[in-house]
Amino acid sequence: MGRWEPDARGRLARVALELYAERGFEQTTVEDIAERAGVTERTFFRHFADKREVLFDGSGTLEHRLVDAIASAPAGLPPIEVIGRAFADAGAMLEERRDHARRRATVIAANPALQERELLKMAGLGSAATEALRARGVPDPAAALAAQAGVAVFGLGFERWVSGAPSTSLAAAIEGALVDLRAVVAS
Amino acid sequence: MGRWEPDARGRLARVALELYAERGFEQTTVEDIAERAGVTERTFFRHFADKREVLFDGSGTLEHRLVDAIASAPAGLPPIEVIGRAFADAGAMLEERRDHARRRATVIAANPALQERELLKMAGLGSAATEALRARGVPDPAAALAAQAGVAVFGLGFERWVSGAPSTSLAAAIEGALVDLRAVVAS
DNA sequence: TCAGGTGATGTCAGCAACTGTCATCAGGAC
DNA sequence: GTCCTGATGACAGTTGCTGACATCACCTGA
Repeated sequence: MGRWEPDARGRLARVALELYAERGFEQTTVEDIAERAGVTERTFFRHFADKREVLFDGSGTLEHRLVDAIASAPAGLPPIEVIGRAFADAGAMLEERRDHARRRATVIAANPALQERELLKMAGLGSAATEALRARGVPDPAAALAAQAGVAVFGLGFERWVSGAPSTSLAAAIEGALVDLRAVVAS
Repeated sequence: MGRWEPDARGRLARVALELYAERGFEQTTVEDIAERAGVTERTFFRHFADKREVLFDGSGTLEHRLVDAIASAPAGLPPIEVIGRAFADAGAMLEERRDHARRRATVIAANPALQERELLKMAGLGSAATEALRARGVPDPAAALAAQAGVAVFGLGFERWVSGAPSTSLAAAIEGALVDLRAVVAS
């Protein structure tokens, strides 16, 4: 243990979501967050690059899991299938935290600056997926297009999952969204 | 005419792209831009919401044209076809300014903060397209998925257009990208 | 056991993005 | 000619974010 309460980072992330939900993102200053978390503003910026990033701490883990799932998918599977399964698998990370995911999504939906960051993270997910597909030998532009289709399908699946009945799984919602995409693009 | 040089807005936009290209986005202050354009910093912020927005002045027009193209597409055309044609049509706006588009794309590619904004604009294009499709009677989730497919296809087409031979048209590149997407999703 | 290294934090000064407010001034309407 | 309007200037203030240096609990090795 350090000389202060442990897990300053975790506290900052929790407090930030709390305050963004209470007063809104713009009405919350970094000083507010730091104060409630019991640290200084400077410490906030040591843990998070900026005021938005504090809501996206788990995105690295998600990306890692996505890439792993793509790499370990059965050989010979069509790229779009690989992508569908990989996003469904990575999404399993969120299954147990549906409530947290919903609160977070609500905060993000309320602010364009946060939507920007989310879009950037999703694009990052897409780039990582593209690379992982290329590593499997999938040529361009199939790799990039399949990855982007995966991002879109993940987004739709996530929306349905957080706003739907608690019983349905995110994985199932993603697979369902892929079916819908096939229908639309094929027509 | 006002009491100052006319078209302060246009001058600011041109100068900003110039400086972002010369020194980079972060190394350019709003004061730099305002000074070279012959106005004050305050005037910059009267014309553009923030330092990034100055690069996205035409996005409203593009969105408008896209929506019009969707609304006026032949009845009975499958949504994905409507979208493909509409994005190709809207893209025609850029055809004559390929060089400008390339310079702009280079600047954006060099800075994550600008990429964020571009992603937000693209997402806005997607939302507008979704709405326009719904207005034609296309149900969900087909409307949203077709629109997002359009955004992806536009992005790939644009990339190929700016980096390819000057002879190929953006519209053709977009149509080509849609063909590729079909192949990937159908497999 | 203690000297020094290490990592996380505090403190403080400072820049630049952005906003609110009020003053200024050319041109058009009446 | 007076009033109104729209665009701009001037200026003060808040906040996000960074750099530089100090502090201090803990660990490590002699």
